[in-house]
Amino acid sequence: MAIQLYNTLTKQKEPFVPLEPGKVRMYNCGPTVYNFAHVGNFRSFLLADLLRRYFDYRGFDVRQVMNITDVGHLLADADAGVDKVEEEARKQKKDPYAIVAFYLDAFMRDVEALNLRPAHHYPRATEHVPEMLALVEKLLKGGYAYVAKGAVYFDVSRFPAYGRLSGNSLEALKAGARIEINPDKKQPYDFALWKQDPLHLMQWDSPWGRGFPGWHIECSAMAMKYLGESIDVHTGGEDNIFPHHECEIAQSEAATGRPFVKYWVHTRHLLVEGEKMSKSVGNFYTIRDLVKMGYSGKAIRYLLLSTHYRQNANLTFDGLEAAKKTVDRINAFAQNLRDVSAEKPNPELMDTIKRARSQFVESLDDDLNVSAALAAFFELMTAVNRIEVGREGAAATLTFVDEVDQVFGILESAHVVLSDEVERLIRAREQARRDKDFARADAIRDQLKGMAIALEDVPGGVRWKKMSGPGGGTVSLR
RNA sequence: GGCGGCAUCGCCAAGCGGUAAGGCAAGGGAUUGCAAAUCCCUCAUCUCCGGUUCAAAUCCGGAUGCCGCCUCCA
Repeated sequence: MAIQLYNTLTKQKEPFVPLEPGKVRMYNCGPTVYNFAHVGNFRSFLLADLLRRYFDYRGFDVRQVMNITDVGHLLADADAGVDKVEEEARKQKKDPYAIVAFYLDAFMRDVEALNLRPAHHYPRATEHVPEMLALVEKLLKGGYAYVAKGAVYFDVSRFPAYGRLSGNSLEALKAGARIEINPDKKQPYDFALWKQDPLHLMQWDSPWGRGFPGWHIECSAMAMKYLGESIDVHTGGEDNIFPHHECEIAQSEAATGRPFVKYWVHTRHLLVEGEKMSKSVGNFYTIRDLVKMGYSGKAIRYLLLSTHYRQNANLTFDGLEAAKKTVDRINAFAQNLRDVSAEKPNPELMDTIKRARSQFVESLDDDLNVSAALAAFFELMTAVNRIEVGREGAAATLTFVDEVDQVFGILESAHVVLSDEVERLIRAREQARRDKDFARADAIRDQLKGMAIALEDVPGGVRWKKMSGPGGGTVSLR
């Protein structure tokens, strides 16, 4: 049974057949580093990560590239265009490259906080201008683009398949046009490959004068440089379908004469408390905002991942609370298994695990049906908790737990060191319990709870857990 | 105006023609010095109105509500 993915290009689920057997070449539309990426951005990056992890899990040799847009884009094709990076740079009176460096660093920290597997390359637009220029020249040579007043435009009329990805036709685009008239263009929907604007701070030399690249060209140039002329999977948010990805296809295929992307995978948008996220509504959150409020990266990750990627997701604080508890529960489950030492045969357990595993894989194979996959895992958890597992059974279960975590990435590290203070308190409470001084024992337990350490009395000792939060972990002590 | 998507328990969320998975929350019970963790039990007929079918949350038509794209947005 092969993996099935919904392909925006064909508007249906298709079996995933890579261009080269056993290998996956994947390109993800990454962040524009003129500001902090917000949770909505990360929903898209999380889908990319989920795909990456699942391909890894299923044994593919994956090559993943995520671009870093550090050039910014034009406001419009009009000369009054404002580059976002530059706007922010002017505001902060800093060098645009310093702004970019700052937010790129912030992005990489968020990537780490959310436990994303690092892509193999994070190419930056500013470092690939020569590749973009080469691509533009190729398009000009092929008659797919034209020069007008120092700018280069892609001639959409030369690429009949334009509109196939987004479901637009040129006629429909004309009919519903909200396009500003630019007299330099042959057609209003022709798009810029190279632009000029003396006001821009970031400029490069080109055969058509000093200027800067159009928005779409960077992805084509970088995808082809790192992954080749045809790639397997290209991801992005649904808002990128048109015009960005539509234009990427046109540029790339016009230049190479080959299909650019086999599977286009798009994430639907994330709402916050049922509303579109926006700064004016005040429901605009970055990852660090949520972490500051006490939600761990794993909890945020779980919540964002638990809604199917082609469904509008809703980020709520109720949801974050629930996610936090669920992640804690899964971690506790794993930890309890690590503690098992008794010898006890569990003849039926192996079968149960086997069934859970096949349901897990079958669900994810079906266009990443995360909810169904998780349901299989939760049912296994209950089944295991119901019986007394021995060492062997625990080990087999942990192997599966580890597989689940390879895909979901929500397990905390098993190694957390207690402070001397906490260890002292735990011992003091144990003594109080032995002395039947329960008032004192309970007081210490409350005190530890305030320090995010939860205690569980188990036969023969006490077990402690770090409650989830920034850097939370789960460990036990007997 | 053009194109597209969604509507399932208090909250989150599967299901894609054969009689409603799972998580969180809630209630009852077991266990516990008390807790916690864990286990057992309880907890929806799928926005509305028509239609197709032996059979519909699932297909068709309509209504209502919400969301996205139409050249800076994941």
